[in-house]
Amino acid sequence: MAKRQAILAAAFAEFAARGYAQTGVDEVAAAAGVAKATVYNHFGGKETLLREAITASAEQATAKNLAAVERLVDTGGDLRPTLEDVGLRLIQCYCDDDSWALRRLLYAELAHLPDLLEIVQVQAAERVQRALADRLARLALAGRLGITDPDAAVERLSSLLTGPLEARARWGTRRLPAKEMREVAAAAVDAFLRLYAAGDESGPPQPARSR
Amino acid sequence: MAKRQAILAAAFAEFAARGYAQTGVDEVAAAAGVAKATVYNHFGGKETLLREAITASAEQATAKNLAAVERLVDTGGDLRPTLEDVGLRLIQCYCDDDSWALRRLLYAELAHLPDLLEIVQVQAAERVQRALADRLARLALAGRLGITDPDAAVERLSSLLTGPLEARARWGTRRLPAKEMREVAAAAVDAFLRLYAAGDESGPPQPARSR
DNA sequence: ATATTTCTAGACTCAAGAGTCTACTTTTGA
DNA sequence: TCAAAAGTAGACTCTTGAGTCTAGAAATAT
Repeated sequence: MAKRQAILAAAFAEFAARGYAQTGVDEVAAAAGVAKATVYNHFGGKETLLREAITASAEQATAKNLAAVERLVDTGGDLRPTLEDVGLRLIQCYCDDDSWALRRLLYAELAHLPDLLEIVQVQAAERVQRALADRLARLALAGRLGITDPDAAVERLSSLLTGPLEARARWGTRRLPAKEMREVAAAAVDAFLRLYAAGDESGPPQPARSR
Repeated sequence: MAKRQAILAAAFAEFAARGYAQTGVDEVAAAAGVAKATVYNHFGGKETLLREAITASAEQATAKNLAAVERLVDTGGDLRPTLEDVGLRLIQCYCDDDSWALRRLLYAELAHLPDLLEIVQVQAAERVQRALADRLARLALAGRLGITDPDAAVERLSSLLTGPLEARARWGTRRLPAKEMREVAAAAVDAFLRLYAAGDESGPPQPARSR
């Protein structure tokens, strides 16, 4: 039923805007254009509502991220523009309002809903990381990148892409201009390509040494 | 008065453990070994209590971070071990239980307390970034690093250091083993040194190009 | 059409928790 | 030593909001 979707969407929006504890079920129902009893019919309680709203939102976010990663294909030409395009798209996903809201809710409610971490960590974050690692591995195998450990490379690339965003976007309270996103993507890809240039056998970053 | 400190410490601990909305002033008072009225005498209300608890915690965290940055001095020998030491200390700060709790509370309550962002962003994060940029600038001037834009270099170094931590520490629900912290520090410093090797004039990462 | 399910509006119960007040005790300081 | 200030226990008020219930109005199926 469409009501269910409306309730989930409204719940996510309201919880994101004012916080879980500060939002009444009445308000969610009103925002969804639905009676309070209907919410209870569908979800049984406020906590389940939050759980399902977060799960649904995480799935949407994951889908967008995976779509971005999918564009990382070897066109035969220079890798840089392709990587910048994918990087920019991943940054856009990360900076999406819903995405910030999702992270806020997750951080906030991690204490009472530890099982949500499982869902988001394994079903969302790790899946995207794996997909990206797969793509990088293919490029490495084709001799386009000097990568020996794709997982380490993904960790580096992700860090360079998303690391600057928290401060620049002021933890989601400031909307990043498109130009700034492009700069961050370009800078990250530039660093990444320096680190993993094709045929760079000067010592592809293993965990340095164990000493 | 020592009571004030006890209340602040208890408030931070309780809020961090169960969340702001889920924690009663009664509980904070009990945890601090103090009567509820005393809490109201000192802070006037629950919201002020949260505000001051977060501010105090942020100050402590900042002090620790600055102490770590202070160790970044030119000993004349190889830079790598010094950077790894500082990097590891910064990672330890980031992974501190209080530090995770602080980020959780901030994320969670950003919506109602937007002024807190100012405090934490400007007084804490930016101060540490600036201090680190200063140190890197000195090393660059001494010819030990090939840095032209210290702010960009700090952004890179911070990203490489802390980027991997969210996933690895499962958003603060998993305690990172010391060995893993050392690995992350070593990997980050290794990448950083590749990007900013002394005398590397092959094109110190400007924002790539604007096109 | 008509029977069954779902939805609606809104009144209602009940528990939790913020903040106040009072009467009493301890600490502090001159 | 003794008065002012600060702290304590705990009862008390009052608001808010979760969850329930009822009677009636759509929607859906047979």
